[in-house]
Amino acid sequence: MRRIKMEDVARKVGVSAMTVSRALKHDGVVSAATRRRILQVVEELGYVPDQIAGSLSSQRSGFVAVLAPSLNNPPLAESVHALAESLEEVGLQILIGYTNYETKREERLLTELLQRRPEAIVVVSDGHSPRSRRLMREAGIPVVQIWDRPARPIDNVVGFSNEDVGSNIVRFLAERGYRRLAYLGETNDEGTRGARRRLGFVREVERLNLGPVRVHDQAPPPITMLQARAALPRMLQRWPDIDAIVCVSDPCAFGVLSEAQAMGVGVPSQLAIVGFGDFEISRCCSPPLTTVAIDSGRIGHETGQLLKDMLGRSPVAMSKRVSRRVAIDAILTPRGTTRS
Amino acid sequence: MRRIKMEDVARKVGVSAMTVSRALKHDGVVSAATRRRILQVVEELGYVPDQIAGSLSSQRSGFVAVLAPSLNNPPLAESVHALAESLEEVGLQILIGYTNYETKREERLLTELLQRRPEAIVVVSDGHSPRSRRLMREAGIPVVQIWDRPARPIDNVVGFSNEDVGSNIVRFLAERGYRRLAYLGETNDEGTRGARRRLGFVREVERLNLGPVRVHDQAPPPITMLQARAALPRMLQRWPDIDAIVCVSDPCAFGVLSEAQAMGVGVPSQLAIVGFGDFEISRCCSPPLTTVAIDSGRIGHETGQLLKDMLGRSPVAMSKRVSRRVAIDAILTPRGTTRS
DNA sequence: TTGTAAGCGTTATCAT
DNA sequence: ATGATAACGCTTACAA
Repeated sequence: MRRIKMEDVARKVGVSAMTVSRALKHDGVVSAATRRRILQVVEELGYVPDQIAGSLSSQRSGFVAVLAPSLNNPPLAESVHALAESLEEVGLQILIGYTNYETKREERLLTELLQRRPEAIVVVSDGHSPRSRRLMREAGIPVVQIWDRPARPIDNVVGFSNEDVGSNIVRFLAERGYRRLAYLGETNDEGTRGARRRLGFVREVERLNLGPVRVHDQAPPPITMLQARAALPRMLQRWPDIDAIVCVSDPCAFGVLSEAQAMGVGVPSQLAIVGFGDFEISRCCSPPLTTVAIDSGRIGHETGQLLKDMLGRSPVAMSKRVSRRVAIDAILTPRGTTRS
Repeated sequence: MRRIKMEDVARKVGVSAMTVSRALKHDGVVSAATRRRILQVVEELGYVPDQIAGSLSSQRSGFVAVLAPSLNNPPLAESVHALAESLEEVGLQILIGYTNYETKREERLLTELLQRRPEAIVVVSDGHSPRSRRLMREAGIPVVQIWDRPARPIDNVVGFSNEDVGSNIVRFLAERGYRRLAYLGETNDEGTRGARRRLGFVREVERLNLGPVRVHDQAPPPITMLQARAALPRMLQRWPDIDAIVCVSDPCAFGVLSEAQAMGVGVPSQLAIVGFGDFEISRCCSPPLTTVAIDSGRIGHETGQLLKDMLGRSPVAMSKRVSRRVAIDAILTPRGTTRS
C-alpha cells in the first residue's frame, strides 16, 4: 500500500501534477471547477502533501530555529508559544533546541538545526561562543536575539537591557531607604541574562556608594526555590545587617521569602525582597513579590512580526533587510515585599 | 555566492559525492585517509549538509511530532525536554504543536505536522476528536499517548490513570477522616486529564457514600493561581461545611491555600488541600502541599526509549511493532496540607 | 573502497 | 488556465 502522491491525485482528476500543486497552494489561477474536483479527490484519497519534497524544490523549509536554555521557565515558554502562534499564520513552524545553558551544546544544536535550512534563527540571548556567533552570522538568514539587548548584537534584537534592570532595582531600593543590598544569583552563569542583571546591580551599588558589594551565588541556572531557601541563612550569616535581597528570578525570590517567614524575619519590615519575571507566583503569594514584569507574550509576537516582515511573508511592504531593535518594557512593579 | 553543496566538496577533494556522503555518515567504509581529507575540506568550505534533500532521498525525516496543550506547564515542559534529549542521541528532532486544549486546533496542527513526514507522533493525552484519532491511526507511524492511560489507546501509552489518581485521593482523605470533600477544577475541559481526575473523584465519592458530590469548576484550563483564589470564597459559601478540597493542579491548590490563609481558614486544621503534579511550589510553600508526584522526566525518557526501539534506532534488538504500555507511578505524597 | 545512475515528490519556469 | 520539463541536493542500489 504505497503512499499517495500528487501524481496519483492528478491522474484521478485528469489533470497534471502541476495543476494539483497550484490548486493546493491557492494560486488562484486554477479554475474553480478544476479546483473543486481536485480538493475532492485529495479528500477521497487521503492525500497528504509531502512538505519535504516541496521544501527541497521551493528552497523554503518553512522552519524557524529557536534556541532556548529550556522551556521549563514559564515566561520563556510563553514567548515561544506566542512566537509559534504568530508564525503559524504564515505557515512557518518552529524547531526548538534546548541549550541547557551550555555553550557547547548550543554550538552542536546550531550545527544540527542549520542542516534543516531554517529561514531564520531566534535565540534567547544568554551569551554565545565565538563559534556560535559565527555560525549564526554566516547562516545568511535573519537572526533575532530575544530577552536581552546585547551591546554588540548579531542582528535583530527583541528585548530589554538586563543590566539596566539590575541597576534600576538598586536605584528603586535606594530611593526607598534601603542601604545594605545583596544579590542572590547563580553560579556558572557566564553570559546569561541573570549574570547581566547582577552586573547592573554591582555597577549601581558602586555608583551610589552603597558600601561593599554583596553577591551570593548559590547554584547553577536555573536556581530552584529550595536552593534559594537554603541560601538565605548563609547570606544572613555572612552579612547580618543586609536590609534587601535582589533575586535573579521570582522562584528564587519566593524561596527567600518562604525561608524568611520560616525564620521569623519580617518582610518587608526587616528585609526587602525583589524578584524578576512576574511569574504567576509573585502575584499570588503573601505578601506579593515586588518584581520586574516583562510582557513575555509580546516578545514572541514582536519577534514573529519582525520575522514575517523580513521573510517577506507579511502583507505589509517588505522592509529592506536592516537589523532592527524592538524595545520591550521591563516594568519594576512594587508590591508587598518592599516598603514604599 | 552560491551555497556549497556536497558536489563542491567532492570535486575539491577529488572523489565522488557519494564518498563524501558516506564519510559524513560514518559509514565506516570510507578509507581513513580519504575521510580525513573530506572532513578537512568540509571545514574549509564551511559545508553544511542539506537535511531536506537527505530526507527526501532517504525517506526519513528525522522528526517526531509532539502535540501538547502548551509548554507553560513545567512538568509537561520537562517531559518534552527529556524526550528531546533522549531522541537527540539518535539524531531525531522534535516538532512541537501547541493545541491550547482546543480540539479543532489539534486537528489542524496534526494535518500540518503530518506534511513534515514525522517518523512518530507523541501526544499529550487530552481527549481527541474522532478525526484526530483517525489522522493519527492512519498516519502509519507509531503514536504514543503520554500523561494518561486512556481506556482505548490509539497505540502506545506512557502514563498513568488520571481517573485512578482522582479516586486514590478520595480514599486517602477518607482514611484520614475527611468526610465532606469538594473538587476544584476547570470548565470546558472535556477529555482533559483534569476532567479524568475529576471523574475519578466523583466516582469514588459515590462509591464511599460520602454524601453529595461537590464539584466546582472555575475557569478554562489551565486554571491560574489567582482564579483558584477567587474560587475558594464561592465554594465556602456554597458548601460551608466542606473539610477538604481536591484541586486539579498544584498552582490551583496553592491559590486555594493562599486564599485560605488570607481568610483565616486553618490548613489543614479546618480545611485540607490536595494538589496535583508536584510542582516546585508545592514543596516550598508553608505548609507544603500534599500532592501527587509524577516523574515527568521519566515520561519523556521512556517515550524516547520506546520510540527508538520502534523506529529501529536502538542498539537493542528491534522489537516487533506491537503497541506497548509503560506505566508511570503517580505517587500520593502527604505533606502539610492534610493531617495524618 | 569507490563510483554511476536513478530516483525521492515537489515546484519553478517556460510553453501553450 | 494548464502542461511539460527540469531542477532541488541528497541517498539507494548496484556496479566496478
